[in-house]
Amino acid sequence: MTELDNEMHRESGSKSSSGRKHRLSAHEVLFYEGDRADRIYEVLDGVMMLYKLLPDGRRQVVYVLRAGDMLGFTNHDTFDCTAEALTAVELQVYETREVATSPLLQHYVNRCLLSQMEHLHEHTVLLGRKSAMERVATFLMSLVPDRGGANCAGPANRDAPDMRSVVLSMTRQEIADYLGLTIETVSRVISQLKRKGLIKVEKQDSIHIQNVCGICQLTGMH
Amino acid sequence: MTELDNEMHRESGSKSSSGRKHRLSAHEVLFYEGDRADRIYEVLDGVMMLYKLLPDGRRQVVYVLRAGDMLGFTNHDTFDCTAEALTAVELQVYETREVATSPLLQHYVNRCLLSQMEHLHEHTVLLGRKSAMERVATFLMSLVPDRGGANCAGPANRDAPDMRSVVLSMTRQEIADYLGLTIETVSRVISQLKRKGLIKVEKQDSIHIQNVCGICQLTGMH
DNA sequence: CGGATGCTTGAGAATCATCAAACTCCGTGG
DNA sequence: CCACGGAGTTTGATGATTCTCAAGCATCCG
Repeated sequence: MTELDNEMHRESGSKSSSGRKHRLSAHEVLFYEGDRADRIYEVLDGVMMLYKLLPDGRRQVVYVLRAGDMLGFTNHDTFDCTAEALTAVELQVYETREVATSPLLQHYVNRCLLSQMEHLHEHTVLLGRKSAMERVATFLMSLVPDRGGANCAGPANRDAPDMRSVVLSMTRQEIADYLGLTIETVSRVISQLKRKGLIKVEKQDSIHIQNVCGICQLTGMH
Repeated sequence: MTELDNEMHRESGSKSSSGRKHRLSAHEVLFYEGDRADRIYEVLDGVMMLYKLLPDGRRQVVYVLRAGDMLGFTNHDTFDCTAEALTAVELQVYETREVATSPLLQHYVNRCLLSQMEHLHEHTVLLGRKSAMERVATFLMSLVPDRGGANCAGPANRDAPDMRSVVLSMTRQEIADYLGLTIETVSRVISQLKRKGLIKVEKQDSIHIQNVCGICQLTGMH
């Protein structure tokens, strides 16, 4: 069941979406920058990224999409970014005209747009003003639900250690291209955090944060 | 007449907007990050910026708004950025409920959102991957209409010099905070461009580009 | 078990930031 | 109209951070 279905039930009980689904395996491209845009998509499961390339090959990942996020909307008739799966992904497909005729769908798309805009503003601050350490710390905190934001829940209780395992779902290169750094810098910062005892690298793709508050203090937002 | 009025006439000929206007003088703040959000605004004349601050005072300008741009939409009930006038500004004010009940207004807001999103993607590439020179060149090109984009008009004709005067409407500090640089770096890059004979600084606020194509070549997009 | 991909570490270089000082522009008031 | 003052800008010297290049290492998967 899609997030939109959930919302439909909550808000009006109207019928479910048409049900066209699409699957991608890891690192498969959904669409390329410049492709004709005729559908929008909702991520049901898995992780995707939007990125842009400069002619000399430099890449910037502009957005990371998770379950509930939508992608594919555009002002023009072509996509302004390339969309690629980071993991295996399941998508809900919506036709453009389907969106135009459903006020409910339109409303949900709008909410997604506003939420993406807000996140892009935050990421702009990260890219424009934060140090490498602050960028990586912010990235790690973004993977811990209910922590680090405006309404941070704080440590669970004062005695229990403030730990949490997070799955990156991205290679070092993808993280670097997301944070505006090089792969070496990302690696060095992670090693620093290891040496400080703030994290443990469980697998390349999975990090155990030993002290969530400690990482949060490094984000530049406190 | 607002851009929205224009669109209304083009698309449906419906009645003009309610007509509540608001004026700001240069460097006046329209709203602060965290303020309760109950209206949205359209810039009719002048230039504004949205910015965010880190607790230690670092500032990042996340968007520059010009005539036709809208601001003030949010997912929550508070603004995620501060909005400040860069020049004297005239605004059209819309109540939130006004937007909710007007499909036409909603449609226009949506177009603005999508256009802002696209621009934020471009700016993300600038902040994440471009050199200081490329950032300043990109900034200058953004002030030259019909040039540098996907459908660049090219030099007017092959014999005439490819020149153009642009008004910055921003101090060096504001430009630096927009481009993720320091004021000194912005100044040094401008001096380099002067020495190369690509630009002349007419007033602090006004630059004569001697060779638009030459600047465009420095944006990293060619 | 072995190969390949991805990750880490080191040394050196480049870019940009910082600190400090001098200069220019611009509006004000004499 | 010109002198003055202050804000904003430019320039220089130095330093920190991050990038680049290169090599070695770990991890993952067949």
